[in-house]
Amino acid sequence: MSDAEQPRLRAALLAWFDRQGRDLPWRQGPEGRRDPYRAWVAEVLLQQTQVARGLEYYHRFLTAFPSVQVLAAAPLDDVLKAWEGCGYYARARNLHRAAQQVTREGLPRTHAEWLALPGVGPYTAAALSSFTQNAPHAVNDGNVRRVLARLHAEPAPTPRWVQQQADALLDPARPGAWNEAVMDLGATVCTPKRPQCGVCPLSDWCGARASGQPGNYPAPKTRPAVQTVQAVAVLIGNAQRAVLERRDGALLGGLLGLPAQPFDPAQPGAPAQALHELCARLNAAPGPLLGEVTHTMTHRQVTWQVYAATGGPPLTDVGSAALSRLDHKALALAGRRAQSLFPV
DNA sequence: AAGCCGGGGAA
DNA sequence: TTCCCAGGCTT
Repeated sequence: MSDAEQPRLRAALLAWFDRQGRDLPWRQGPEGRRDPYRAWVAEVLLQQTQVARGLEYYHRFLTAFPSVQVLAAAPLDDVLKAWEGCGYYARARNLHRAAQQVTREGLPRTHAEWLALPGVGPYTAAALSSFTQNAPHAVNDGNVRRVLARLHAEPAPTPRWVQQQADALLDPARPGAWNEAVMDLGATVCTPKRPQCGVCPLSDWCGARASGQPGNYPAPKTRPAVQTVQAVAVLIGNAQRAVLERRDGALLGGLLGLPAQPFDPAQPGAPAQALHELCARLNAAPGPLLGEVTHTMTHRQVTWQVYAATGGPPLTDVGSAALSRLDHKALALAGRRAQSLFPV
């Protein structure tokens, strides 16, 4: 759009936002002066997580950790338990570590100070500095990317392009409200499929709408194929108390889970050998096959053959441990009759 | 720049 | 099924 149109476009979106914007619990308080801790928790929870789901965890998390001091003093296991089921658990680990940093150095006062915290990247730093201090930093998230790609009929927006467009369009008079307005528009009107152009305050300026195929912008991202992974896991104990191990590394790192050992499905006898190696490591005795569980994540599909076993390390209370969905599925096999290898 | 990291909702 | 979600970190 022309520069002369920019004030009208901004006014149209902000008027829509003031009337139709979402009423969300982390938006309490004066515009641009939100409570930093609550806004921070919300932004981290909402990274790659839909608002409807973030709401549930926001209440759960703030009940458990009402202040940054309480969060910093809590054991990491308690933080992960509150995060259980929400995914991307590095967010919880980073938030906990950042809370301890904040109790020493104080809450961030600038965009750069937010950016210095672990788990706070370009999006979150722009969001928090604009929401808590009305700092003129434009957010760049999935909603912003889609809204701007459509406004300019750009089928393949690069991150750099999106940021430049967002910076140029940001309303310097109300940075926090502007950022929320663009995201609300993307989440409720300018949706990925079947955008509701009939009620969009920006439709007069929208190149994608003018094209007649607004849903074509931006083009879908190409995603890597889902990798399949197979492993044997052992269930020692029952659904209430079982042998659990701490997972390390990137995948589900920090969570507890059943001892497991991957194997190559192309190799004959690999499952039996994996079970043998796993039990030898645990000093446990293998029992019957309890069943098979499959769990699909964004980038991989994991299948476990779950065996009962006896012996091994001490049992852990399952209820107070943070586990992945996969481990909960495997634990649900406890108490069931061993599955026959030769079903009738 | 490209991979990796969870789990679930919408169409 | 496919695509996406108030992204960040690592390589």
